[in-house]
Amino acid sequence: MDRRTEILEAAAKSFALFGYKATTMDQVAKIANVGKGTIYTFFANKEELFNAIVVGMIEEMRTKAEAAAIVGGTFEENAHARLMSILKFRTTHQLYAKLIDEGKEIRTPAVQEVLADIETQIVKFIAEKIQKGIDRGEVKSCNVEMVAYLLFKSYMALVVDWGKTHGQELDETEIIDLLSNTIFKSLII
Amino acid sequence: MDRRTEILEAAAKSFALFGYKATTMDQVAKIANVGKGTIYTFFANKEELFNAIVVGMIEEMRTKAEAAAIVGGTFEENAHARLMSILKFRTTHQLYAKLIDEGKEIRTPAVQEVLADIETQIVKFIAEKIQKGIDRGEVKSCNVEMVAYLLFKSYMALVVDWGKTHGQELDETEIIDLLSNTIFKSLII
DNA sequence: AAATGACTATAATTCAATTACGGTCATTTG
DNA sequence: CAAATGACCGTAATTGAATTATAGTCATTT
Repeated sequence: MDRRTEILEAAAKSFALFGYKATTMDQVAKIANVGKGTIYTFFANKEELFNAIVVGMIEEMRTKAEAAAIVGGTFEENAHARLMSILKFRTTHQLYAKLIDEGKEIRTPAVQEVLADIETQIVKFIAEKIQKGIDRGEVKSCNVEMVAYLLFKSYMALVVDWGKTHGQELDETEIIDLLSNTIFKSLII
Repeated sequence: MDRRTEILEAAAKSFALFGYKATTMDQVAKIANVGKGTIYTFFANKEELFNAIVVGMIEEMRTKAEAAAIVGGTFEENAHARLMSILKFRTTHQLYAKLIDEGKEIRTPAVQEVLADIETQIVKFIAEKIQKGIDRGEVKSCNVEMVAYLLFKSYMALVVDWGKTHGQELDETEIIDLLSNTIFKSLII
C-alpha cells in the first residue's frame, strides 16, 4: 500500500474514533507509520486531509443509497428505500455518527461546514432522482429543488427528530403510511 | 400595580434584553424596585419566574395565531395563516428570539427545555386545528399527531431553514404554492 | 405579616503558567 | 537527489488557583 493510502486509512480510523478536533496530526502519523512531515507532502493541512476522507464517505453513502433501490420499483418505493438508506447511514457509519455529534456538541467549524455540505449533496441527489421521475412520466412537474428539500426534511423530522421529543421512535411502516398518503400521493402521477 | 406584576414585568424586560443566563435576580429586583427577597415570596426560584413569563408569552403567541385566521377561510388558508403567524412570532417577539439564540449558542438547559416545551405546544395546537378540520368534514381522517408534526416541520424547513443554506429566503408565495400542491392537496377533502 | 438586603455557599470567570498542536524546514535516508 | 523525517516554532488550548458573581436564605426591619 502506498503512503498516501496508508495516511488516508490511518486518518479515517482516527477521525471515526475520536472526531476531527481530537485527532492530532502526530497521532495520524504514528498510526500510519509515517513521519508527520510526510502527511504534508500529500495534504496541504488537517482540513484537506479531513475533506479527502469525507469525500470517500459521501461516495460510499451514495453507492449504498443507489443500491437500496429495487429494479422495477415505483418512484415512491425507491425514493423511500434510498432515503431510509441515507438516514440509516447517519447512525451506522461510525465517522458520520461521530461528526454529527461533534457538530452539535463541540461545534467544530470544519465539521459543521462538512455536515452542511453533505446535506446539500443529499438534497441534490434527491433532486436528481425526482427529475428522473419527471422525465420518466412517473412524477408530476414541480419545483424539484424545493420538493427535494421538503422530502429530505420530512424524513429527517419523522425518522430522526420525532424520537427525541416523543420518547420512542416511529415505526417505518407508520412513516411510509403517512408520507405515502401526503407528499407522495400528490407527487406521483 | 401589585408587587408580583412589577416583578413579572421587570423580569420579562430583563429576560428579553439579556436572556435567561445573563439576567440576575439582583437586577430583576432593582428594575422592579423591590428587595431581592420579595421575589422569592412569589416565585420559588429563577427558573419558576422564567417559566411564569414564558407561559405568558405562549398565551400571546396562541392569541396572535388564533387572530391570524380569517372567518370563512378554508382549512388550508387558516392553517397557513396561523403557522406563518407562529413562525413570524419567533423573530418578532424579542424574548422568543433571544431564547432561540441562547438555546443554540449558550445552550442553557432551562432555555432548551422551555423551547422544546413551546414546540410541543405548537404541535399540539396544530393537531387541535386538524382535528377540528376533520370533525367539520374539511380534512381527511389521518394520524393527527403525525400530520401536525409533519406540517410544523415542513413550515420550519421552508420558512426558517431554507434561507440559511440557500443564501436567500423563500418567498411566501413559493412556500404556499409548494405546500398547497403537496401536503395540503392530499390532506383536504 | 410582609419586605428587605447583608450574608453564605457555590458556581462562574480571570489570568498567568503550562501544555498541546498544526505546520515548517534543515537534515537524513534510501 | 528526491522523498521522508521529526525536532522545532509560534500560536492556540488547557489548567488551576485566585477572584468575582450569583442564586437563594434568613435574621432584622418596616
